[in-house]
Parts: sequence; structure tokens; C-alpha cells
Amino acid sequence: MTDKKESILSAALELFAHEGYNATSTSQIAKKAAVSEGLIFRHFKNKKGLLAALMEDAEARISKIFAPVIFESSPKNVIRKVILLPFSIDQSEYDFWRLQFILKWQQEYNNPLKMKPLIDKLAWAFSELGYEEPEEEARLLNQLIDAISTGILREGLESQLPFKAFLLKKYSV
Amino acid sequence: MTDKKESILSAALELFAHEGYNATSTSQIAKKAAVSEGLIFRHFKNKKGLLAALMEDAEARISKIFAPVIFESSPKNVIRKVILLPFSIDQSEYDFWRLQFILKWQQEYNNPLKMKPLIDKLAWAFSELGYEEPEEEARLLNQLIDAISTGILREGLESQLPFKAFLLKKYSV
DNA sequence: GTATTATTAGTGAGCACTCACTAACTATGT
DNA sequence: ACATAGTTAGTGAGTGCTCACTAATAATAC
Repeated sequence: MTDKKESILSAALELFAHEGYNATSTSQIAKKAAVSEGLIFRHFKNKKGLLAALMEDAEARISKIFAPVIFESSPKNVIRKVILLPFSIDQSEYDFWRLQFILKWQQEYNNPLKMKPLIDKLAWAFSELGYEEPEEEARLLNQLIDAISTGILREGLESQLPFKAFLLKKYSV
Repeated sequence: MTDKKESILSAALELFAHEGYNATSTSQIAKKAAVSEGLIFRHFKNKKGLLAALMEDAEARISKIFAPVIFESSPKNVIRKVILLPFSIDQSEYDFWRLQFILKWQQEYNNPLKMKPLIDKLAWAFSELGYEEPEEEARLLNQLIDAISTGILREGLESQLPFKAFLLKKYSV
């Protein structure tokens, strides 16, 4: 991958995440990336292709983040690690996650199945811990994590910080 | 308000909610509303003004929905009513709420203070019921309601239905 | 010397918005 | 009662501009 290609990707990510896909023009991207506009189309064919390239990273990144939870063998640690997930995201990755969350509102990119492995693992953990309805507990916590992540991205990490200790205590993990 | 003006508003709401604001052109709106394109600008000055008109309704609608909770005097009923909120939204209002949730990602329209009265009332209810950290509990439940509403709008009412009974039971309301 | 990477200079389509105008209605003067 | 004057609602072709995208050409690398 050439420097300029990467530069296009990072400029596009930043603009898509903050202005939105449709509100961002290819000329803006080229300008921010300090690159000719034509180069975008050489590397990514079209604007949609550029977005698709950004989304390809998503799969890998999400798997990487989920891995420590999936391979955790202690039920309590599973829940603990899930609760800590949104608080462990590095600020340099906010744009990436912002884009993910914005695109969830566009059918084309909304795929709830992405979360399946995590929810299954959570359900297993709750089941192990003797919760009455582990499936519901798992999906509930997942929704909560989603909501807290949204809160962090929209209102900053500090705004959600109280939930960290609170949830760990609530679930006794 | 004339028929055509209302027709413009409802066409714009539908398109903005499903395609997004930037992805919707004024000509599309005019076509869907069966109205000349110029009329949009006579009534709303510009495209932003049309969106602003749609958002003006929001304040009123949100207050109306919150009222039964705010004026509830029984703590348990406050919590119960809040949990039931997202499940009581009529399908004819989905577009309206979709637009609200999409716009939350645009700083300009993201105003967390809208929820303040509801959270305060919830905190009062949790406090009355002897919860240890009523403030956190209130904000947590609020986040959950937000997440469930999101789930309903994105994946349908049925997908979130299990949470209804589950939450009512969990909070013993 | 020939791929590959890049720039430059376009292109037509579609965008938000304007403008000159008409039609229908309302208020006023006699 | 009726002409006159003024206002509001509505039209649709036209505006300049920006859009995503392309083709020809240049620079660079191996």
C-alpha cells in the first residue's frame, strides 16, 4: 500500500466519520489527503469503493477486539471484559468507530450478526453464573455496551465513565 | 397550514428518515409531494429550513410523550412507564423517530439535555425505592431505553420484545 | 522499457436555489 | 354590489455551481 493510498483512506475516514458519507465530496478528500482527485478513483474505482475499503478493515478490527473475550474461560472475566470494551478504545480509533455506528443506520451496512459471537459468549457466561435468563441478560448487556459506546463517541469518554465502576459492581465482576 | 405545505413536510420526513438528509434532493421531495420544487423554498426558505421545520415538531412531541412519566407520582410506575415507552411508539411515528436518532450523530442537532427531565424523574424514583446510586441507575436505564429504541427502529419491534417483560421483571415493576 | 503511480484538465449530470409569472383569494373604497 | 388593489400560494424553466467520475498525459520505480 502506497503512502498516498493510505493518506486517502485516513482522510476519507476522518471526513466520513464527522461529516457523513454523502456530505463529503471526493474533492474534499483529495484536498485533505494532499493528493490529486483522480488518484482516488485509480485506487478505489469509485466513492463507494473507497467506503468499502474502509469497511473491510472493520471486520478484522472487530474480530481483534472481540478475541480476548471469546477466548476467556472465566465467566466473570467474560462479563468484565465486555463491560470494559468501550472504555478501552483508543482515541485514535474514535473516527473508525464513529463511522461504524453512523453506518449502522444505513441498511446496506447494518449487520447485527457481527455481534453474534460476543452475545453467545456472554450468554454462556451468564448461564454459568446461574442467571435465570442468560440469553436476555446477554442481549441486554450487549445493548448497553452499544449505548455506552454511542455515548462515548458522542459526548466523550468522561460522560460515560461513571458507568464503568457502576456496571462492574452491578454484575459483581 | 395548506395541504401542499403538509405534503412537503411528510415527503421530506419520509425521505430524510430513510435516505438521510444529504442524500435527499429537493427535487425528490417535490416529486414525492407532487408539488413544484419552487414551493419548497417559498414555504421553508431553504433545504435546512425544511429540516428545521421538521425538528420543531420534535420538541412538542417529545414533551407529550414524557408528560405521563413526569407527572407520575408512584416511583414504580415511573420506572414501569419509562420501560414501556419505546414499545408504545406507533408505527406511523417510526420515520419521525428514525430522523431524530440519525440526527443525533450530527452535533448541530444532538442535544443530550432533551432527556434531562426524564432522567431526573427516574433518579427520584430510584432514590425513593432505596437504590444505592439512583443517579447512575437512572442514566443507565435511560441508555438502555435509548438502545432498545434504536433496536426497534433498526430491527423491528419484535426483535426487542423479549426485553419488555425481562426489564419489567428485573426492576420488579 | 515498461508497469505502476500519479497529475491535470476536463465531462455531463444533478444540485440547491431564483426568478418571472399566474391564479385564487381577501380587503377596501364607492 | 362591484371594481380596484394587495396578498398569498403555486409553477416550472433557468441559474451557477459542485458533484462523481474519466481520459490523456506525465513522473517514478524496477
